[in-house]
Amino acid sequence: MNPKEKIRALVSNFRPLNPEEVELIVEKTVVKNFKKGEILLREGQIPTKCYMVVEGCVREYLIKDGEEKSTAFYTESETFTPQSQQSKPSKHYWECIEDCVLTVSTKSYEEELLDILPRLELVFRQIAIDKINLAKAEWSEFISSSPEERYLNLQKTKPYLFDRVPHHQIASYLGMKPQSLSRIRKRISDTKNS
Amino acid sequence: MNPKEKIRALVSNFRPLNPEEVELIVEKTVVKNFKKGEILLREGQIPTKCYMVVEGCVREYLIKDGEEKSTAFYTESETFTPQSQQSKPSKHYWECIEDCVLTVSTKSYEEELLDILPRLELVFRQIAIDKINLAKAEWSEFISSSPEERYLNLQKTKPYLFDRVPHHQIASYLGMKPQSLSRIRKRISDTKNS
DNA sequence: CAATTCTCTTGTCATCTGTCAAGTATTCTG
DNA sequence: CAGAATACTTGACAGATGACAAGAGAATTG
Repeated sequence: MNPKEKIRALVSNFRPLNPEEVELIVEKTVVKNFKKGEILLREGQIPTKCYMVVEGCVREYLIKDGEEKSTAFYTESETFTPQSQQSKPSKHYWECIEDCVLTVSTKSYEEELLDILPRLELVFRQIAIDKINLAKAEWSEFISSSPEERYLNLQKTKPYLFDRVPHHQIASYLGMKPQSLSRIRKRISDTKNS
Repeated sequence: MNPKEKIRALVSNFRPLNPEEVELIVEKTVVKNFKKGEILLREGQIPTKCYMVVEGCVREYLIKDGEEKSTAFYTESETFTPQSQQSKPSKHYWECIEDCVLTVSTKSYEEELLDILPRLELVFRQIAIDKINLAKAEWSEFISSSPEERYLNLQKTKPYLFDRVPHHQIASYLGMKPQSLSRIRKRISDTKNS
């Protein structure tokens, strides 16, 4: 499956669009390749672009007390956009942790599309709402779980991350140190094999 | 300040609306009073209404392992809406933990308003985006903090909650037991006074 | 392909949180 | 206003995580 086909498949999931509309978007979509290690956005920079992952994995993190704290991992079909509409400097970094194929979109490109397809407003709103709900569900899960439960939950919901992301980055995403993640994994595998 | 005036002040904050549009919304807004202890939504029920707090405090919580886990507290000017657009049963409860004055809105009311004021779509999208960003910022904060730091942060950002909400509910919101919250508070006040 | 860097694991010890339990203070209700 | 229910604090102990350190293993790079 080449990038265009992948994008078509992803855009088709956006609810109330018909095939012609999907095709229009696919044609106008800008796709770019990025190497592992490339930084799409740094702390303090003003973000202007929106991305969707066609292939690869992007990590979002911030630096606190001199340490990198991962706050999100974006993989195939996930979108990530500037935190604020008001051009505020970013608090976090976006880093490709694999070779990536991403769609890239700007504010003006977005407005251009909206002019042609006003119904996209609905789609964008739906994406926003879905993101809220996802964030909310994850938040509830996180708050009400112990570190070990959080590990088990992530392994259940996104098992592929453990093969693709260095464990110390996953550890900070789970709110713990790499050593703790290592011990939890050992504890669980010990329990299984006894 | 009576409820109508409060609503006018709150709606005026919605960016690209002019005074006439604000007035139209204020007039059409339905306001209701709720007693402390009233449950607006229970787990398993299908949520149909959106609310905005004019006065009072609403707690959102879910039950996990037989315990109530608070996931949000909504106070003056904050909105809360169904998790999903697809009429799924709710996973959480909404409970008035003070006597409340709330604006109540339904899907059909929302559509009616959108017919009259199509530009509201923009406002709704902006609210959704703001909510995402807020949730994201809180998430980053939560992930990268220890329980004690989370307590200090909440006291800095929403100090009023500690006077209005039972501490054991705040404790579960911070991902800890009431005893731990109590100890943290003692530890900090001991340090201050030494 | 060898050396360097990065990553993961393991050990020890101090500290913090969870659990169980009891006692005090506060609020609610008849 | 008195009794009951709820909320908060404190103590002791077990278990888990954080900090520090060292070593094994894997990946990267020149």
